[in-house]
Amino acid sequence: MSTLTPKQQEIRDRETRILEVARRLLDDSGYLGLSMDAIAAELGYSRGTIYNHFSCKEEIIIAQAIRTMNQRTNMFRRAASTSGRPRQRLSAIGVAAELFVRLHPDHFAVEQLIRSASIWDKTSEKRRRAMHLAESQCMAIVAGIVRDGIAHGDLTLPDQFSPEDLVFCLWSVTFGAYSIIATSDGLEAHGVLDPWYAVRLNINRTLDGFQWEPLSTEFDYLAQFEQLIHDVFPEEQRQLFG
Amino acid sequence: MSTLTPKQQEIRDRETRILEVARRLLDDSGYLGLSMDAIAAELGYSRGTIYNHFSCKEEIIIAQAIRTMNQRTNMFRRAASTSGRPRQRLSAIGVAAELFVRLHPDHFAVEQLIRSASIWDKTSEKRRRAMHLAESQCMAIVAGIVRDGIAHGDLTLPDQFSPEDLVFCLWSVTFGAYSIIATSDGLEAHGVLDPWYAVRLNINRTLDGFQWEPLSTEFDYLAQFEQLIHDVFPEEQRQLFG
Amino acid sequence: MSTLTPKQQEIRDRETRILEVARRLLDDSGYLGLSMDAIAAELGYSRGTIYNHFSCKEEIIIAQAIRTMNQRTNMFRRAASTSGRPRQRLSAIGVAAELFVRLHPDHFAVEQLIRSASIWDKTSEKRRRAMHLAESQCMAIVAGIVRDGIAHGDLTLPDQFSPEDLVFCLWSVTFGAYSIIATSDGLEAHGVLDPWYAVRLNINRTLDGFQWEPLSTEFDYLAQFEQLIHDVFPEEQRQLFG
Amino acid sequence: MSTLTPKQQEIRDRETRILEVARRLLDDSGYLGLSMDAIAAELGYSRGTIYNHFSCKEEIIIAQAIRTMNQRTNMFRRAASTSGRPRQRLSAIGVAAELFVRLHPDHFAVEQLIRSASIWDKTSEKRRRAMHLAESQCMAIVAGIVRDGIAHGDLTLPDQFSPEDLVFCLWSVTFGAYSIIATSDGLEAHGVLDPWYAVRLNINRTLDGFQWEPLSTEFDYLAQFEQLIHDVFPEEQRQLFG
DNA sequence: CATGAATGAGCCTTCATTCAT
DNA sequence: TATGAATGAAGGCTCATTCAT
Repeated sequence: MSTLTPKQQEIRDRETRILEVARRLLDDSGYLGLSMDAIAAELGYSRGTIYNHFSCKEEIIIAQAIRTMNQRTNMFRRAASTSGRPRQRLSAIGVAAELFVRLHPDHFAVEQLIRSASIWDKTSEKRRRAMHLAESQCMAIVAGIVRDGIAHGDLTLPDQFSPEDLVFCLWSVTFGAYSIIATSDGLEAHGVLDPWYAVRLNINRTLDGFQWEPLSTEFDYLAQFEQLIHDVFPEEQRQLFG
Repeated sequence: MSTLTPKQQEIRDRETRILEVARRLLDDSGYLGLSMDAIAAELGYSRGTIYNHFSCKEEIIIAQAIRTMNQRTNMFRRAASTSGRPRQRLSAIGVAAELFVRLHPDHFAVEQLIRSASIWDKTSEKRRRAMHLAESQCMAIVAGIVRDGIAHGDLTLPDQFSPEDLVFCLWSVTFGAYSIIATSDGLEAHGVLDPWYAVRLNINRTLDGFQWEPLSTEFDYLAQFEQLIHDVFPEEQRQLFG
Repeated sequence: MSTLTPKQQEIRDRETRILEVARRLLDDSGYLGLSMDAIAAELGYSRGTIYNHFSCKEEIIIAQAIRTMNQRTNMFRRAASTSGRPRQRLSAIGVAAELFVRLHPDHFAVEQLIRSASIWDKTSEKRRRAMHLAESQCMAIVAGIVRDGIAHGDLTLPDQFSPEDLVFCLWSVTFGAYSIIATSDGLEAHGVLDPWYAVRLNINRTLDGFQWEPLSTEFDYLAQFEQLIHDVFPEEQRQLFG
Repeated sequence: MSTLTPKQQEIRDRETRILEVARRLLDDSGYLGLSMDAIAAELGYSRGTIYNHFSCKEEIIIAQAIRTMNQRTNMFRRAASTSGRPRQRLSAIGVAAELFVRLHPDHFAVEQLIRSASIWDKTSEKRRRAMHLAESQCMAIVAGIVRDGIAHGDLTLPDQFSPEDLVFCLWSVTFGAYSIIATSDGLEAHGVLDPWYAVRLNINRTLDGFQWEPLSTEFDYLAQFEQLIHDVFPEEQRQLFG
């Protein structure tokens, strides 16, 4: 049932290629560097052909964002399926999150852009739902691990504080850190030694603050961090660090 | 001596008004909604008049960002000058940070924008220095409180972790949280109960994780939070919550 | 093999039409009267269409100048291929030169314009080479005739004076005369009877001064002049004198 | 009667200064570099003040052109008042002409510009007459020398060829040569050895062609040329050759 | 379907000129 | 008279989108 005619396959392939080029252009030269012309030229297609796949520029941008979000979900899924106690698996998610923001520096700038009325309004309802779904899946994975931690008796959350609240906070610090790194040239000049290391350490102390066991005094999460990059995300590591 | 002629005063006033309008346009419709035409029309002035104040569009954007950053610094300064033990004063900074990001939802989108080469390059060196300074001042205030905590014996930082590293992490979570809130409509639908509350609680647990005394089990920072909004930032509270 | 599709032909045609309109606008109202808007409006095309042919205003101006220079070269070539002794063929070139400057009154104003840095710098290297080539070809034709004269024993040049030096002088007087005619309305009021006739006579006396045989006392170059206009440049004559 | 109040003197001085600045701007950066703003800034006056002297930009340009033309007339007058036989005095005029075009490379580009409808039409009748007069005076001086030559029996002009016709031709070659030099970078590349020398030699041969005595075989005009630069136009020589 | 020429709204910027102070 | 802020027409150019071939 899911077999595609060669023609349909070709169309789907091209769509993928369009989104990949769109992402590269966004990463390289920001939103202003993304033009239909540039996409078409890069792919060797004509402007009109692009419009046969996407009805307007905004649709491309959003489809690309969704694609990127799904990649993030995949990374999170891989991290979640590692073995170990829940907090150790959460740490693996931290690895995934860090790698993701480093691989897609402008992803959130694009997400912010998308929400601005002028773009969001041009989008189809279908696309908007797809985006919401992509977000949910990702959060559900992490929240599942938090719930595992509670179920194992490793963690007790405060009142008025859901597993999703914790996920949100962890995600916030990771994303926020990257955004600041991306926008403030010369964090070192401000006295920050190694922002990436700082965030990792900070997250561990946070989880310690929540009394999630094993505490960082009992298990060396930072050492595990390096190991996971290597073991679970070899491809991403290669892309980032050569 | 520093008295201005009425004319000069009017000019200075207009400069402020231009930046305010620029901010509103940026907030409303993003970078693409900010055009010299729109600013002029909004203010009832002609295009040329705007150019008598700012030599190009980019200068306006950056001047506006600096203005906003200085407002942040002022809020931080007010927070830092409250009484209490260092961690309590840091908590006041947290109040300032939260209020700031809520008051200026698009500020960081603008900051990200500014760093893109195409804009940054059109700016005068003077403006660039002003921006760097604005950032430094803000961070210095917070780092000062961290150092106070260390000096009081309330806090000991891990090796390889500077006061600025801590400031950076706290700032990351605050900024990141807001960015996510701004881009994900319907966090509640994802299961996040109250993101703002979650961040506050999260920060407290983080500082507990660093063993910064008094711990949140010894002092009710969340109650203090509400109090500070009311006492130190009445004006901002009014703007935000009516 | 070199056949063009109708579409391509149309495009090429339009390119020609753009340059023609550009020339008319330059003639009518000078450089300041030449605007992309005006060209588009005149042709009934949109701004964007013009930019599909020429990447900027300057390219149009230069392309137009090259086109005109090539017309000059063609006229010179036709003149050079007349029969007769070298000085008689040079006289034919004089005819061509006079007709050319009368047909293209503002050509040199445009050339002067082009050299001003602000325009020259925006041009592609390719275009610049094309222009240099167009100049060279023209001068080479005339210098060839001078060399023929020397080879025939009709002419001996002074020391330190190349065939090109002579070409340069002849060209100077022709071009200079036209420029003055164009800028001084009412030369007659100053006592100049017929500037065109004066230049022709002057050139003949100059060549007499160089002892280029047959001298103007031996051959009636001025009578030949009228004849050549009629015989070699009937089309140009029609354009100029109806 | 011609005494001016100090106030009037000041006004006249300023007008002169405005025209001088206008000329420098024209020479330096062409017509497009001449803006009311630039003039005002250069002089330290305000825009409005400039308008108290000249009703529009075009009036400045034309007034400047007239001023330059009068300088030419002065140079010609000095040349004409040297001693010697008429052709020798004409040679002195040639010196003046060459020095003038070298001192004011863009003068004729400006003159051509002025004639274009868009500028000429904005000019007062008075100004137009002043311009015509300036031209006449200059030509009259040279024509006077030609008439002297005829009166001395040194020269006989052909039929249908007035003294003014000769003046016109001589002026044409001088001006034309300079224009070409100014517009064709790399005349040497085209094979022209020394355009200035070529023109001088060319003019002598032309006058020989007219049998104006003493012929260049009888008197070394080129040697006299160098002498005259030094003796009659020391100031101009200094400006040009340092 | 693919193409790419054509469109035209819209942007940033310049600058001659005016006029209130 | 001098000033210089304000004006607004005009220009060059970009780019998403359409549509005839």
